Amino acid sequence: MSKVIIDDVAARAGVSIKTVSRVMNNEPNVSERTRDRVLSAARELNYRPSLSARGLAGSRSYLIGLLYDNPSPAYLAEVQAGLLEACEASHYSLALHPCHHEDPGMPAAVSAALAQARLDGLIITPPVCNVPALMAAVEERGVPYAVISDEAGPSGIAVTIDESAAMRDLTEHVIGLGHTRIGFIAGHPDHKGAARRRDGFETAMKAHGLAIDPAMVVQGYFDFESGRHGARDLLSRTNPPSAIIAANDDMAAGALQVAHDKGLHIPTDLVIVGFDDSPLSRQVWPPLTTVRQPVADMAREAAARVIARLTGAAEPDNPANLAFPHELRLRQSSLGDT
Amino acid sequence: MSKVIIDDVAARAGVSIKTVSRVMNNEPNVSERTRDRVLSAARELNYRPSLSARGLAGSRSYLIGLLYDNPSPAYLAEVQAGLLEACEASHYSLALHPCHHEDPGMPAAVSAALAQARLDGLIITPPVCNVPALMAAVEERGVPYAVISDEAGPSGIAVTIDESAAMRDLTEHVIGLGHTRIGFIAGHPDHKGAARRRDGFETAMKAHGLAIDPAMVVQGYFDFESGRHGARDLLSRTNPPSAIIAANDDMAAGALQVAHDKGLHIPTDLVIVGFDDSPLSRQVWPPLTTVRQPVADMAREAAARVIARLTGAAEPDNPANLAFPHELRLRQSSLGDT
DNA sequence: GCTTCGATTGACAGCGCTGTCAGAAGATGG
DNA sequence: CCATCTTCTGACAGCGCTGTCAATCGAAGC
Repeated sequence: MSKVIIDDVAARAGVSIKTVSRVMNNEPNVSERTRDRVLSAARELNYRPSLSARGLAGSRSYLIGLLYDNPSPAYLAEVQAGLLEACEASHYSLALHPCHHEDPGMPAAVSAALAQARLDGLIITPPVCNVPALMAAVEERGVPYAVISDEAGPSGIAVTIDESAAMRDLTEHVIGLGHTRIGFIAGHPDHKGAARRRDGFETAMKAHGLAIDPAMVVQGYFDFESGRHGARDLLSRTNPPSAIIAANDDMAAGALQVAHDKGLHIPTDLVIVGFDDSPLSRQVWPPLTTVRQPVADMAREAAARVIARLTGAAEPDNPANLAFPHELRLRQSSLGDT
Repeated sequence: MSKVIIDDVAARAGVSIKTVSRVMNNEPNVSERTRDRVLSAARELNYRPSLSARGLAGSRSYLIGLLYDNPSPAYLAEVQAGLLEACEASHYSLALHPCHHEDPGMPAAVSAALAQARLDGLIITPPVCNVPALMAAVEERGVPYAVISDEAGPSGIAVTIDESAAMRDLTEHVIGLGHTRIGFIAGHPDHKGAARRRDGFETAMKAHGLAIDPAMVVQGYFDFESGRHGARDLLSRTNPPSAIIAANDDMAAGALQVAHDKGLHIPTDLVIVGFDDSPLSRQVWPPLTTVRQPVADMAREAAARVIARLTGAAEPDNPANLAFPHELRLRQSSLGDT
């Protein structure tokens, strides 16, 4: 039981190893009876094909790479969970490739790693997928890939939510509460999603006839600390906002902390809302109104699509760009106790 | 540049492929001159040995597996970061293996996966490393492994902090603040660490002549929601505590939320402290006093030790069980504004 | 009944690398 | 200078699997 190889299965099923191989790879032209015999032999022996041998002999490595640059742990965990689900379903494995998106040598390094590990596919999260040089390198290598973003290269798959629309909805919720002076803490300038969210905010403001005061928009970097800075800036203005929209939950939590320090009561003195529906948004006090994006689902779908492309499965009708629904999560940071 | 194999390097360096192999594996008995020639040839060609071929030909797969059961995202991310550092330094890769520690079939499944992927080593986090059947299976397979816990099997490596001492320190800090009626929200009963922390709490209480009122100790499960439940229970007692110690930060954050809902001011009405120094502990309000354990360092060391064992490097003198230092992080949830 | 063709199966040659072992090249000593 | 080690290097045989291609089988067609 410790080291079952294909020959054992072949012997037990009374067929050649090639036939076992066919069955294990779901190849056509195997009679139903043979297939069953092989499958039960494999099951009884608890046989699992060796990934190394498969990788070496075939062209495939059965490895999907995840390219990321220290996003928030919660986001990373959710992405991984989604990817792993899809991978396990198809007997693929996931290889982690953290990297630094600002490092100019990164695309080359990734390219080399791709060659070494013979990764079959790649999943790329923001902000890495917003680095043109990297995307060019990936395209050039011809590896099937998906980005968790709204724009892939010509051969890529993109899964995303409509971040602009989501932020528009969120902003309209705040506007609907009666606020007119609304502060905005923008996301990391290297993330395309951050720009989309900002667009959504501005669109909603304009649609409701509200001017966008430049003093009410501050630069953030998607991390907690930048949320604190942003909120301190906004609240120290001569005419501070009555509501703050942060481009993600971490920054909103930072804003919340600053507000508490200043003795402001949320949401009566100040409304604060975030974006992402991260665990943090539920764990701070008061819980943050935010927008949920189904990250795990998106990741699962991204991996599934890439794997489908790999296995030559028929491409679904849907376009390569597919959008997932977002959902407003109204909580006490905008609504008060209920 | 896309597919450099060992023969190319051998040709360029004017040696046999075996010699290239020796150099790539840092084997002894290669002259300095030859080694240099091979190394520069490899560098110029941007050669990376194929993992599949290495895995197939040699006994090694250059893969370290991480066995975990949905711990908090922050913990997972930190562990992964530490492991990846060690792996990259030695050209190993990390394979993720989430599992369910209560699933009776899990040990067998892991054993099978071990055989399939030919994992060279294993890193196991709590609570998976507290499942005897699993640990028995791992021991039986003879794979070098490390647990991030204080107790490994005969052949394993254990890296940990002294959780009991850490909780003792934390408890003494709270006692030192003048509290005598202290509530405790215990951790998940399947985690050995949870028991250690509880021991530490009780030891400190006894050492200071404080009785442990059973009504002041509630069961938690290390998650936010159980922290809420626990705190609600504790605070609804006829004689509620003036301080709550949670066995981790997530639960402390839950307790904090309940306290806020009840209108209690932290820390004047109630002191709340956590454990782990997770990002969350800094992001709630007020920030939580907690205990830092250097998870990333521990993980890195765990992986480094396992890899050292794999490469036959001399075992360091230190025992297989090695303890890292912990550190009290005093913040406003116990100290108030300063 | 015998040919024909598609469906099914197997023999065989690697994939790129490492382990083994024998051979070549230096180093050492008398 | 030659014998004796030691150090270094290379030839060769797989590792477990898949791709190719040829062989076999069975059913349909004449």
